[in-house]
Amino acid sequence: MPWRTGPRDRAAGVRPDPYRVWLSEVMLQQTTVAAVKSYFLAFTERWPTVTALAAARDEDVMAAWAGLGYYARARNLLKCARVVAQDYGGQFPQDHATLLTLPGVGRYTAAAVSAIAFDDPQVVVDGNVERVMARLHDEHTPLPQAKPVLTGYAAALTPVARPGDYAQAVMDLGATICTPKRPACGLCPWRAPCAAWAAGTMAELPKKAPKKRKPTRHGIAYLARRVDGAWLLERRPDKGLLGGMLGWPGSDWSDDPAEAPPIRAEWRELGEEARHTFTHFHLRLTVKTALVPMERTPDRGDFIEAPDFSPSDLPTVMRKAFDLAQGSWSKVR
DNA sequence: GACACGTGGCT
DNA sequence: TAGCCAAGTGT
Repeated sequence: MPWRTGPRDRAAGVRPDPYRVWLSEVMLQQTTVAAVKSYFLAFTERWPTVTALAAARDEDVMAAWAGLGYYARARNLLKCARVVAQDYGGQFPQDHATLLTLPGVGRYTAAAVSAIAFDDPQVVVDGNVERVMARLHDEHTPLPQAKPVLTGYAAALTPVARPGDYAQAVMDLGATICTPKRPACGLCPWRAPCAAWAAGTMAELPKKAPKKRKPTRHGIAYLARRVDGAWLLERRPDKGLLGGMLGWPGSDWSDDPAEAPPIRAEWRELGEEARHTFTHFHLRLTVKTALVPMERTPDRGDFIEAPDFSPSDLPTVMRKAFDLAQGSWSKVR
């Protein structure tokens, strides 16, 4: 993984760069390694230091984060970079309690940065560690109730020597061997002391509270293209779903959304809805398209010149609407 | 403690 | 296809 340093680096006395550790940990929050890799490389290439990131324009960072999800992370990432640049002289604070005060840095990330970047033996507990501890101790109390107990188990194992390597090793164990389904116990270095292995309960741990089912909401997205090729887009407010991201103007998302065209035009409805699932609801998005003349002024949103817009700047749900419209327009042609 | 907050891959 | 799941944080 591009954010890891190797044994040769450390033998030469090289410590991991706190900026890269922090950036990777924020990207990895609730997100898979496979999804993070290309984003991490793009960010570090474009903004090699926290000072460089702090100087970036908001819209550039949001566009670079587009597709990775949980966009509050990107807003907090920028806030945090600016705090580090302005209040800490561009150097990440090494103190765990101070790290915890930074925007977007919670218990997990503060502990991970402390251990990995600063060799400070803080207790790193993520979903992997919870699963490994639940199995190691055959803990049947469901999450999130079991969290304090599992954290206690993790604390008892955290070593003073090489806490960063230890934390990453346990997370790697959880990610590759002690997996949620069908754990590879035959390969596990901790099989002998594992209480769940002894009891045969490893596949059913950790227990979790049952999930609530997701309701389905509906919405309308309006994709207007000006005759010169410019696109009508809108910056979403910082708070709430997809906060700070670019999107197509649209209706609210509800049981029965009202029409909300952002500009006077002959709107054509596509035959297919864009479907997307968020954390807590399913969305079926009706897509309407229109071609509008040069002189007409939108009620909402702004026209962005074609060369200044890339669909990769959009959150995935908005890109799905775009993709559907592309298909329909090419069919007409 | 409960809930809001994305996305893509896997089963 | 639909549900589950991933290196969480903020409110």
